[in-house]
Amino acid sequence: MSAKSPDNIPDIVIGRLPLYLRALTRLQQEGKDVTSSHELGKRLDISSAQIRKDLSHFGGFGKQGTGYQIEFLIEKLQQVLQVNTEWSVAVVGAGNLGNAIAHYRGFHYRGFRIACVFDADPNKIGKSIGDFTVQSQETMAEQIKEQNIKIAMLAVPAEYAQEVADKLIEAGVRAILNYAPINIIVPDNVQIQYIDPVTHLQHMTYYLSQD
Amino acid sequence: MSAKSPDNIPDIVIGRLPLYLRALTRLQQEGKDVTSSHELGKRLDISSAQIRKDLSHFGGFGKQGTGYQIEFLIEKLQQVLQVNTEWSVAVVGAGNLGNAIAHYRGFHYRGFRIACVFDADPNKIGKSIGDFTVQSQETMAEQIKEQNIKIAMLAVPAEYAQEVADKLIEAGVRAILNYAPINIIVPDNVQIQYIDPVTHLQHMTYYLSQD
DNA sequence: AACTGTGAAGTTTTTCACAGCC
DNA sequence: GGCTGTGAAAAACTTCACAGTT
Repeated sequence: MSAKSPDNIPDIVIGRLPLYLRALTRLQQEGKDVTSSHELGKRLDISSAQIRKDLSHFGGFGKQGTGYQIEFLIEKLQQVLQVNTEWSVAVVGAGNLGNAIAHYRGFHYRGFRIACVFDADPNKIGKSIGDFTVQSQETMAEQIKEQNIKIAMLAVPAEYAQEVADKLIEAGVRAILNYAPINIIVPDNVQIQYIDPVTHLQHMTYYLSQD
Repeated sequence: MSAKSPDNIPDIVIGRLPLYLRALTRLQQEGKDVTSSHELGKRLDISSAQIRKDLSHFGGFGKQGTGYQIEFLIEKLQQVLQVNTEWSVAVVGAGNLGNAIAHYRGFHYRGFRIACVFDADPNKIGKSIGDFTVQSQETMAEQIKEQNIKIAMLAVPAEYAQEVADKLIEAGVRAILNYAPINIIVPDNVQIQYIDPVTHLQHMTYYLSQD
């Protein structure tokens, strides 16, 4: 699915780094300075060996006998993931979901900043959503090029997701987080990830015993 | 040989079934009656061999030379995932996110029904969100027991996620979809899944070239 | 004593390739 | 021709276990 990393680091490893980063930030907020693969693993329900192995792909970040300096490791992971600077993100779709995304305060300290919100519905254009004014999808390509936006969050109805994605990619977007419950097809040089709560719920119901 | 015992089927296989189900439903909406592992795989960017292997865990659902009857396969997957009947789901947290979840129309046809919405904030209790009236977290345990709710979606601030999860589990919830960007610890007999858009974004930025 | 980093071993997951069927 | 289902092979991933460092 995802393109191979330049250094042949498995994609599955890359996928865990954000979890490590999240847990480390939490540990830091709790006032800790140092942690270990064991402590992190316990929090994340991941084996300590796995964490050490994953981190070792990027260099020796820890100290034998001591563990990992949390601040240092956070910095390193941010560098690896390229979230040490802030990415501008476009939100497409100003319904209930787009609204929730645009209001969410959790992007900033993790490397992202909502830059603009678009919708196709003339009734929504010009309305305010949080700090943003909803803009027409007709000005979308222009805006994305001008602001050099590489990332978009897609919160439009499933039937429009593919065509809107095509437009975004044409305008220069290289990573799409798709909230519509539909698979979309993108070129190899474009990243795509999905968020669909129902797939998670259905995964869990497999293991539930009916009453 | 009919369906095998569910116990030794890899979790990673179970995780793909909802994706197959979603794509099949889409194909059906497009008017198709029959599909093949190849067609499905193309849509999902999964190899056809993988799809055949996954489905074969549950019995022979296809016909050689022909492919899979879409309607039949949907029915079978719904049975396997136990989403052929409707599960009641509690939403906890009535902020922007809880609001978007409560308004979302996409649960019904996929096996779920929002049954109630809770919040701890006295200012929100009694307010309407879509078809629901926000209820106090003090009546939550009671409601969950009464309505025999087994699934909850957690959309509260990270610092409350663990304690609210504990309460839910105590009241009988056995599956939690956690939207708070924090790992929570649950007993072995409770399912937990996470939705955190930032982890997906950070995963993708690894592969982006900075300009 | 506590911990990392890492080859080697072990396990899981994916792909291959083809018999059998439509 | 096209397709599934499946053992066998290959690849990917995780865990083990311990040398080496603080």
